[in-house]
Order: sequence, then C-alpha cells, then structure tokens
Amino acid sequence: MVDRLIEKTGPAVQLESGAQTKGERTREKILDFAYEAIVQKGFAATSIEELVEAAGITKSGFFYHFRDKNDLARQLLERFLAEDVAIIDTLEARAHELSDDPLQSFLIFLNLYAQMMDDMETLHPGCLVATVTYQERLFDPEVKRMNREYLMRMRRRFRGSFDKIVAEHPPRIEVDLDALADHLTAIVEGGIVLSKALDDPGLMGKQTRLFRNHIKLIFGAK
Amino acid sequence: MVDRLIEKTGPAVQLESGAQTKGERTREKILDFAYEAIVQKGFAATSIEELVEAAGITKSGFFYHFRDKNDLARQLLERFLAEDVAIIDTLEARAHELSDDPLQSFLIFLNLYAQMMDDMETLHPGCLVATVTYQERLFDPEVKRMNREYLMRMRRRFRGSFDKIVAEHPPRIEVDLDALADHLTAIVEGGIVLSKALDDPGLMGKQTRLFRNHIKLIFGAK
DNA sequence: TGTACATCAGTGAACGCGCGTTCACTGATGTAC
DNA sequence: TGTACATCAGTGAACGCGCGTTCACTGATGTAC
Repeated sequence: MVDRLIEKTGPAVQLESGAQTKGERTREKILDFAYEAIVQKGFAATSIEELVEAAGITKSGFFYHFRDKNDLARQLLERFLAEDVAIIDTLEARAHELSDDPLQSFLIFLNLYAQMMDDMETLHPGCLVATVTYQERLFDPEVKRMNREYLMRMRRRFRGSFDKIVAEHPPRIEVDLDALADHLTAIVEGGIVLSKALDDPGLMGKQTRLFRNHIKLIFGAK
Repeated sequence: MVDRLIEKTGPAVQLESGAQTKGERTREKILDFAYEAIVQKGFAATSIEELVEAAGITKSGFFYHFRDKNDLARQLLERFLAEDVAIIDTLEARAHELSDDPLQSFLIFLNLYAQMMDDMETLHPGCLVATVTYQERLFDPEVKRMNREYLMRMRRRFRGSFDKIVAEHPPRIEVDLDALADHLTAIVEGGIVLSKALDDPGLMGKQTRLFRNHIKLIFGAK
C-alpha cells in the first residue's frame, strides 16, 4: 500500500539492483507506466497500446514480456507489493534500532511512516490492493489470491507487533488485536482514497498519526 | 459509503417513494445493475449492452434515459450518495433520541452503524466514492466534483458532532478534529476494501467499533 | 579469430469482436376540446 | 364519447474505432568449439 514511494523518498530499499538487461528495462518501464495508468483509470481502461507506446515498442513486443493482460496484473502486484513490504521492513528495522521496548518501537515506526507520507509533497498515486479489490471480476484467481495473501500477511505482521506490546503493556481496554492490525491497513487504504479524492497530500500523515494516538491511548504510553 | 444497505436493512429511509412511471422503473433498474457491476468490474468494463440486457430493453433505450455514459455515472452518484446521507441522518436522529449528551449520542450512533454492518450477513458491495477516486480519469469534472463534495460534507458533518462533544467533554489529548472526522470515513472506505478482498462480512463492524473505542478513549467516557 | 547455432527482444500485419453513440422511426398512453 | 395531437418510452440498423491476441518472421547479441 505504500507502493511507489521508493523513488520519491530515495532508495530506502533497493530491490534487485545492479545490471539490467535490455529486456528487463523494457519490462520495468511497462510496469511503471501500467501502475500509473491503472490507479488512475482502472485495469480495463488501460490499454496495452498506450503502454507499449510509452515504452517505445510495438504491441507484439508486449506479448514477448507478458503472456496476456492478466499476466501484467500478476507481475504488477508481485513487484509493487514486494516494494511495500520492503519499505515497511526498513522502517520497522530502523524503529527497532531506536528502542528495545516493543511499544516505543512501534510508535517510532508509525512516526517514520507518517513522516514518509509527509515528505512526499506529491499525492500518493494509489494502491493496487484497492484497484484489484474494486475490479475483482477482471482478474484471474491467482491475482486475487496474491491480493488476499498480502492483506493476511500484513495482519499477521502487525498482530505480531501487538502481541509483543501486550506482553509488556497490558491494554487499558479490551481490544481485538487482529482487528487492530487490520485497522492500520484500513486507515492507510481509506486515507489514500480521501487523499486522492480531495487532492490533499497531507491527509495520509494525519490519518497515520491518529492511529498512532489510538495505540498510545490503548497501551497507555505516558 | 453505506450505499446499497437500504433494501437489506428494510426501508429505514424511503427516498421519493410512491407511484413510479414505467420510465422511472426502467431507469432505476439500470442504476441498480450499473451499481452492482461497477463496484465489481469498474466503470470502463461495465458495458451499456449488459445493463440494458439486464433491464430488458435495447441499447438505444439507454440513451433515452441517459445523455451518455458519464451521465449514468452522474445519476448513480447522485442517487447512491443521497441514500448514504439519508441512512446516516436516520441513525443520527435515532441516536439523538436516546441521549442528549453529544458524546453518548455519537457513541450510540457508531453502535447503530456497526450493528447495521453486522446485520447484513452479505458482503458490503462497495462504495462508489472509491470507484470514482480510483478511476478518476474516466469521469467528467462534474462527477469528480460531486465526489469531493460528498467527502467534504461528511467532514463538516462529523466535525460538527465533535465540536459539540468537545464543548462538554474536553479531550484527554490534543486532537485534530477535522482529521478525526475524516478518520471515520477513511476507516469505512478502507474497511470495505479489506472486507471485500478478504471476503469477510464481519470486518466492517469490527473496524467501526475500533473507531468507537478510539472516541471513548479521546473524550474519556467513564 | 572464425564460424555455427541459439537465444533475446522484439516487428508487422491481420483477426474478429464489442464498444459507445447517432438517427430516423414507432406504438402506447395521456390530454384538450 | 370521439377525434387530434403531444409526450413517453422506447426500437432497429448502422457507424467507425480500438481492443486483446495470434502468427510468421527478423536483426542483434551471446555462447561453443
């Protein structure tokens, strides 16, 4: 859900960097254009024609890199969700260096996340998860599976953080930790919708900080 | 964002009920099918052909009711966002009857809202706001304006509730009330994405209740 | 260093289909006198 | 009650265009001996 933040915030994480063949460069270019077009127009309205024109090849060249249009969706999701995970990994690792306490560390992580949102003065382009979900009938089962897997993975991940927090900071009120894990994802996904619709790049950071305050109130940081 | 809940929860609100002409019935049927198709496939992938087939007329009949395809989007948004507002009006009025205290009343409102989500055993079909936002380039300026207007209206509305709450219940922590107003909308929008993607109808209610707990923690209900 | 072959990264033309939109027309129902 | 006209709610055929996909082919680069 963080998606295309890497080039905006600098190479926080470098995925398979280094020497690229000509074919790989073309493929990546197509994925970049496809991502941009798809979060703005949807999958059906994004034509193979326009992508290959932007990439400087012909339509048949597309089918050298992708079996069919759904294969493009699969590769898109694979690449951009992996980027998201990598960004979260990085921020979490940085937060963990700054505090050993699980609550403090998670609060720092949320601060870093919110700051990253603030730092990109441009709008968040959108998240493929929402696109796939709101156009589900266009995608094959594999794409939908990847989408669900990603969300379940995020749930387990944040749930893991909360389990550690709870062990040292008993919550002030009863709280469903799985729902709380989903809460962050929901706030980010919904925040992107509002931020895009209202054309307000600052909204994401604010929404993330509200969640941060919620966590503080639940687990009672001083 | 509540959208098509009316027929599931019974006629909580009846919009322009009563005698319908033949043309009006056809028009509504098209809007119903269009809504269902568009939140599952997107706007571009939903063809006029399939809509008129479902409505039992021919393609040219569509253009008797709608100037063009974007006119369909306009009428869709007009109708379904009005339904959403009507539902929230109803729940808010009911909550206001049950308590004079602004905080209690708002908490009751959130309970009613969460309960409504729980009561629809089927999945929330999706919200047009997200669809329009994630396919913005397909819609004309008027449609995009309506979408923004709706979100701004919700912000002002919930902000108004918070202003009343703050007057009687000073918040325990500093809080951005406009962001908090957006928070509810973001949680609902994001919740729908997760609920759809994970095929989990119970998720929406849980997410709404988390927001409710957040409000309790901020304004310090006993 | 030269040659043979394989792989890479495409090209170009063609296909059949479905799309949104237009236009002239029409039968059924409603209204005026 | 009968007739004239208007409005309603469509029909049917045609349009030009762009779409995703296939297929036979090709020049450039890499590798083996």
